[in-house]
Amino acid sequence: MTTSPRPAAPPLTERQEARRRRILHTAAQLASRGGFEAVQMREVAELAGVALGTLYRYFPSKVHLLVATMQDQLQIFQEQTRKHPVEGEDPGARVADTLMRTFRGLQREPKLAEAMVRALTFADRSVSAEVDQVSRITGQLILDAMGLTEPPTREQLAAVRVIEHTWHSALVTWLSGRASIAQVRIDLETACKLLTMS
Amino acid sequence: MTTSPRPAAPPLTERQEARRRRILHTAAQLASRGGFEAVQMREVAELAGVALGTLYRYFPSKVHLLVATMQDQLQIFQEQTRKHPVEGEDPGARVADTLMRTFRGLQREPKLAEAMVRALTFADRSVSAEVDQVSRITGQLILDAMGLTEPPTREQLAAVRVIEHTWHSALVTWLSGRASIAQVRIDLETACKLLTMS
DNA sequence: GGGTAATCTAGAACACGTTCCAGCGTGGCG
DNA sequence: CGCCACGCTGGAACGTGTTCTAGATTACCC
Repeated sequence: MTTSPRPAAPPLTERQEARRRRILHTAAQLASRGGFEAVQMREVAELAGVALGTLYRYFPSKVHLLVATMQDQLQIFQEQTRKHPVEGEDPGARVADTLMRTFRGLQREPKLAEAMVRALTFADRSVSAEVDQVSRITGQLILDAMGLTEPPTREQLAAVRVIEHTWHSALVTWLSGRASIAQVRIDLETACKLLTMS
Repeated sequence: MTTSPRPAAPPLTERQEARRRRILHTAAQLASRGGFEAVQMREVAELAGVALGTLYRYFPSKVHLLVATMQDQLQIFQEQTRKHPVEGEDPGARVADTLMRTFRGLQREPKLAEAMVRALTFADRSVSAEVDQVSRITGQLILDAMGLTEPPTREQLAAVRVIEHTWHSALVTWLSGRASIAQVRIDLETACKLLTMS
């Protein structure tokens, strides 16, 4: 385990960091315009000004690239939410509101959201570490919104998991046009009831 | 709306019905052996004894094909469950047990499950009708397990939705190796608490 | 049974994700 | 300064999902 498949990210030079950002930015831009299928590896490479091989050195697949994009976006949401937490008495309501706010953030760029979420759910085991990272950020977002003063109980953690499942699946359902935003809100609120009951 | 994109399925001849079954059977067989990526359209066509163009006439994409396979499998589970419903007093526990039984059914062919679920979550809007059908069967499975004597209340329906989200997302999480079966059970049981609380 | 429209077949062709390779540039070390 | 290791480049090449076409077969109606 000391030599894991992800060998503790050798530190990137400045130029490399810049390349990585350029690639991520390009991917997000293409995704915003045309969704998952519009993110074409050749085009990402060209617009980001790197060779195709280099793109694949940084992100070993299209799915890796888009999951990394999701990480990026989620982290931005998380920072914003930490700066401006939602108000309210009830923890369940705060969680639901926080997730709905994030949801509306994704809604602003629906094609981008589609691309990222498709990648996330299509990811196979080779991407599980990155997907897990996304899951961890989401869970933290929820825990932050709960505003706990002491470590969460076992029941609370269980509820958080179900809320996360609901969030994720509701997102997919909305993106495929099978549920309205109102319905997503209801689903999230329903799941959040688990918090006030445990 | 009278001439919808799916024009009320023109009745298939016997030969056509047989072809369809051969295709579905072949797809399931290949998926069982090697999962999503092992279901290759050329190979499905060849093994099922139809031309590639014909395969695409029956199922307009690989995702359509695998979602149809999922419909097939789910219906089989549903019939089995109706013949042998789970025992128990508590509706929530019955639902959780029923879903876990279905889960174990999928576990018996993990590669097949992977293929079907990947297709399901990767599906875009062009497959939403078929995905919706899968969702309807799953919801019915849950409602059956609840063993209602009168129509479900609004709260119960909301709970069913969250349970369905949880089921679906937990399945994805398990398939990508990020959650154990025990964890899936806990998540389902947590979600099912919503039933006994509404 | 004949005619016709729909369906099926074989196979080429195309698109895009992914892999691979040969050569160039660059940064660090003797 | 020369050299080496490594990353980057441009581009070819491959695999698989998907589309298309020309001709054979089938189903159905008179």
